[in-house]
Amino acid sequence: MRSTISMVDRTVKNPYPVRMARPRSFDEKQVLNAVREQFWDAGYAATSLEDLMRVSGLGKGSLYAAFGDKRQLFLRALHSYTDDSHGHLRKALSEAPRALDALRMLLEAPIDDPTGAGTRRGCLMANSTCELGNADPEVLDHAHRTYETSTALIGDCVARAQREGDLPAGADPIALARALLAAQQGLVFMSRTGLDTATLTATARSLAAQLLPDHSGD
Amino acid sequence: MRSTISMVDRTVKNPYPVRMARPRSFDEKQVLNAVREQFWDAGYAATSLEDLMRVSGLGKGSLYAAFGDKRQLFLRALHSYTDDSHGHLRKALSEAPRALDALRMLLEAPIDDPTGAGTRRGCLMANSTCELGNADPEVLDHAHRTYETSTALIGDCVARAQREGDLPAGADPIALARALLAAQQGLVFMSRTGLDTATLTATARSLAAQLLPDHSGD
DNA sequence: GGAGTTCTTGACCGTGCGGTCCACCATAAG
DNA sequence: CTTATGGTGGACCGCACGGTCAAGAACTCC
Repeated sequence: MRSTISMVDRTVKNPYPVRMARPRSFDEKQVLNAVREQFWDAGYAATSLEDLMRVSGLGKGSLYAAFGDKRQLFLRALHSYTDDSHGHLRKALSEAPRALDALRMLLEAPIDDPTGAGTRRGCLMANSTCELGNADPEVLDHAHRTYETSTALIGDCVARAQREGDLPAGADPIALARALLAAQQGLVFMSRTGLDTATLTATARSLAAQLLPDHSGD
Repeated sequence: MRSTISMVDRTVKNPYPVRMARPRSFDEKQVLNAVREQFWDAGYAATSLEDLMRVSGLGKGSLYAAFGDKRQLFLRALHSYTDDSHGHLRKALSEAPRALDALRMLLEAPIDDPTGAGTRRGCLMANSTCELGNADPEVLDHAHRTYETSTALIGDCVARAQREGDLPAGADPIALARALLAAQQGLVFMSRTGLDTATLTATARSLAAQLLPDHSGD
């Protein structure tokens, strides 16, 4: 029942790839990216395992062995999405020469066409919340924490803009951050309905102008 | 092959309920309401025919005979939703003593708990767009037209507020309407993530204050 | 090379789905 | 009452889905 001869100490000497054997023929990150795109395009329910196999190039067995069932795979993809989003957000907010510019970009950037498809398919996190929020508490909870993190990041940037004299110093940074986030989500959503880019851009500028009034002259 | 004796002229004399026979045992409107609630709670894909039978109290045959397949039933429910929404919007915007109050309510009202559940389940039109927008052009198109109508209604109200001296006269009513609609959608969406009501209300007030500055003193 | 282990492939399974159909019912007209 | 007609309910169907499994391939270590 206990140690059947060998297969024992190996975990001690080389715990991670216990014995190695056949290596994986795929890159987990790439698979996760492909799967994420698929979920993003079609949503959770409308994505079948066959779709996931197609876009990942893996068989069912490999997918299940590596990620568990469909839901877990989806959650992994969702987490990778929010992680990346926060990475980009952090970068954009910190690298901008002036914090105010970064905040304005927050509203206008989603309109631009980075990959050609633009924001026509919206935000994966938002889509997932809409589709699964009522049914899957874990998705809802993740959404909640994600938006809290975003709020904090934006709040920091607002505070910086205040220190740089570009925004009124009196306002609560977090409150403004929430307003900006709501405005951005609203814009991304309206883009989903097929509103033309010009109108969308104009609306973004209008919101930016009213939520982020130029204060540099003070 | 042609006229088998009777069954002929009846359509001429009484074309609508041709022969009447057994009348329907359900009210189409009530069924549509029940079905709409179900789709609203669970989304399109996550709602099974069994769910629809349960909430409507009808058998499959009756549902299919009356509404066609699941998708058509959904579209009917969606249209009834947007029709009602526009009705409420029209009423709220026209009945308010001052247009500015109505516009503020636009942002703050969704937070209040009208039915107890509040906006935790969001807006059916928005949810549907997120879930089906990429796959069903008809849903997308309906979303587009719906938001255009909403924009027009809100734009009218903005114009009225301008005439009443509560908003700066120079601004484009439609542009402000779009900004307000985006802000509202963003708020409703953030409410879906489980943000507490107090924070939500504060954000709504903050947005209202910045997008609808008090101009009555001018 | 042999042994051991993991990864891969794809056939297979049970289930629950959307959708169809038909026997039965309730009603209106004659 | 009889007859025609549309409504009703549920049995039934085929299918595609998510998920399992076993046999073989690929690799490391000895």
